[in-house]
Amino acid sequence: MSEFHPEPLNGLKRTHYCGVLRLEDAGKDVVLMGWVHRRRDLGGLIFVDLRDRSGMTQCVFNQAVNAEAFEKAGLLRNEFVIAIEGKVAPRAVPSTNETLETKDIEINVEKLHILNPCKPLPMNISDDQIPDDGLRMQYRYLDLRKPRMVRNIALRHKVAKSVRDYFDGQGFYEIETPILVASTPEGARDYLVPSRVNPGKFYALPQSPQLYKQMLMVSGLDRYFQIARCFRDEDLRADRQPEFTQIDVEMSFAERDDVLDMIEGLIHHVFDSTVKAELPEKFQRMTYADALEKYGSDKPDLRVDMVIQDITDKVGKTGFGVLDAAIDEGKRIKAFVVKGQGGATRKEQDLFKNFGVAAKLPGLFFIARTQGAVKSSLLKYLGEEKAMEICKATGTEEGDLLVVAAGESRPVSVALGKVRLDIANRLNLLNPKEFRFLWVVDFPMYSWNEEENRLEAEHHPFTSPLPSDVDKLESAPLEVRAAAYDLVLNGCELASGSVRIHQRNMQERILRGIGLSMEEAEEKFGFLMTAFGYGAPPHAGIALGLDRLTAILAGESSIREVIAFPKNTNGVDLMSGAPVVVTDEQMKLVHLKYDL
RNA sequence: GGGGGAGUGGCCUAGUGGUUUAGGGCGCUGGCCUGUCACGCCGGAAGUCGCGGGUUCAAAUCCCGUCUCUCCCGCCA
Repeated sequence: MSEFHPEPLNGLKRTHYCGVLRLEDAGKDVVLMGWVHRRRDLGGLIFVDLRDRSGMTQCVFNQAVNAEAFEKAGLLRNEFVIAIEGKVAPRAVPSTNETLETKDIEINVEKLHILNPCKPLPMNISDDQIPDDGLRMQYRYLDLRKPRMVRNIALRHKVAKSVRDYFDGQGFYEIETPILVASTPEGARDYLVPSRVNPGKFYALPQSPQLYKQMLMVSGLDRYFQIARCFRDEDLRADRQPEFTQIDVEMSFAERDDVLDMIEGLIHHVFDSTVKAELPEKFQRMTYADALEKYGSDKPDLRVDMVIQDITDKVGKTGFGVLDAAIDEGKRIKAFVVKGQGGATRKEQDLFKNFGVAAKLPGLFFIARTQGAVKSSLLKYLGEEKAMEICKATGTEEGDLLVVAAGESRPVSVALGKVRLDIANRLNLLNPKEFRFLWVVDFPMYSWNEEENRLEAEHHPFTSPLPSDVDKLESAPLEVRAAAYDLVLNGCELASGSVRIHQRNMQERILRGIGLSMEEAEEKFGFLMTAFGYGAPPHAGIALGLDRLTAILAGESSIREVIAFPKNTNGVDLMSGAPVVVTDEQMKLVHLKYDL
């Protein structure tokens, strides 16, 4: 590499990005700067695909036309950083690369500047190979050069920009909240930050700006949003990072539907400025209870129909032990229709059965409607007539397959919900280009925590119960519904929010409900309740996962593909090595000792 | 904390009925080539198969352990 004497820019100015030149630019003198994506050396003629974040342009070095530039071009290798001066020309020979946006032109290079050479790379940039994730993370700056990653990062920018534009237009203020906050007892594990000037005391990194944004409502700032980094010290997944980004929103003098309307507008705005998919004006709404009953999930994927139906009464007594037991013991028999699978082979049915086994169903049965006939292992118990009645009642038409299972009502729905998705996946029914939004509303207020033997807030303890259920808060807390709502997209939880509590006595009741003593409630959330005493407006809000939203828009299955510098499954940044051991001196400064 | 998958020159991989000079592509390198666009052609260097141990006449291949990456369950108000 020592034979190269990289040239300084020396006042040279770029005139265009590489991906923007078109036929109408022919004849222009241009200066392009970027990376050598590929070079094709034909002997007396060298082609270089010059790449920057915008795309690529073919640069031509012709020995007969410009010997000096040609000689220099012979030195070029992958990922050299160069600047070229030249003239845009229509392609002398039509490009065979139809996907290249600049395919109609090329640059006849008059002068080549080698700004920086490049050593042989630890991964290839210019092909479709996907290296091991560890290697991609270690050399993330190289990974990010790939057109796919540039696209994803640019898309993320567009989404964020469109979010800001939208909320600005709706009168929201973007307000930053602290990163160094107080640790809270509820929820995920906090990342802790020791304080040098407060020996023995710690900040926590926020799991969400929840309390601060509520305080902003008490302040009268009325409408707040923030693209906020949040931190949770929990185990990772493909769609979970220790730090992630939320679009955090709060509105004063607002009820549930005000928030839903506002977010529907946001989603339309974001989609219009990115993927241009057609979305319904209003998103479908479904109660939590319905979602679980009909889809076996609180985040149903509505890209496939296959609604779970209760057929207990239609089946009745059959003499078949498994099904009769369901009726005798007050359990339920449920089923859903798979269109066009009446002719599924035995092998295929066995595969579906395995989905049932994986979902821990004791048994999964099929009723298949073929031409004029009904086929089922249940036929000897049901009889053909009743089987046909069940088919008609469930909408199982000729050529369809009815999938049947029995058990406790909620668990059998949940299990069938899993089978439903497995079958849909197996049959390739989930179109990644289709966007099915759904609001799930009326979540339960509490759920029972077996380990700690107490109630815990299903959403969070600042969520308001539905006014109609308030009188059951103490007598039947598990029946109380909350004014909480989720936005679900294709079976993925995209946003979660609620109408908040804004009155001190209600906040006390809920905190007591989750097992906090008055002292603990006062210690942890006293400032909140104090604030509620000084004229807190009714308010409601929501938070959307920016990483997930962007990943879905980009068609990526992992949020790591839309985060510039993500961490691996152990929470390690393989590029910088974080987290790292610190010196004893640093430990002493923050008054800490190891106990490993 | 638990379960599954993977680890072969710098990169992507073939090869696990046990014995191969461990094969190919990209990249690197020497040479030829004036219209390529995943350019082509001829030649070359580079791997002992994540690491450690075991079984065997013989291990990339089988067994045990371990490390790393990854997916899932738990967990994620």
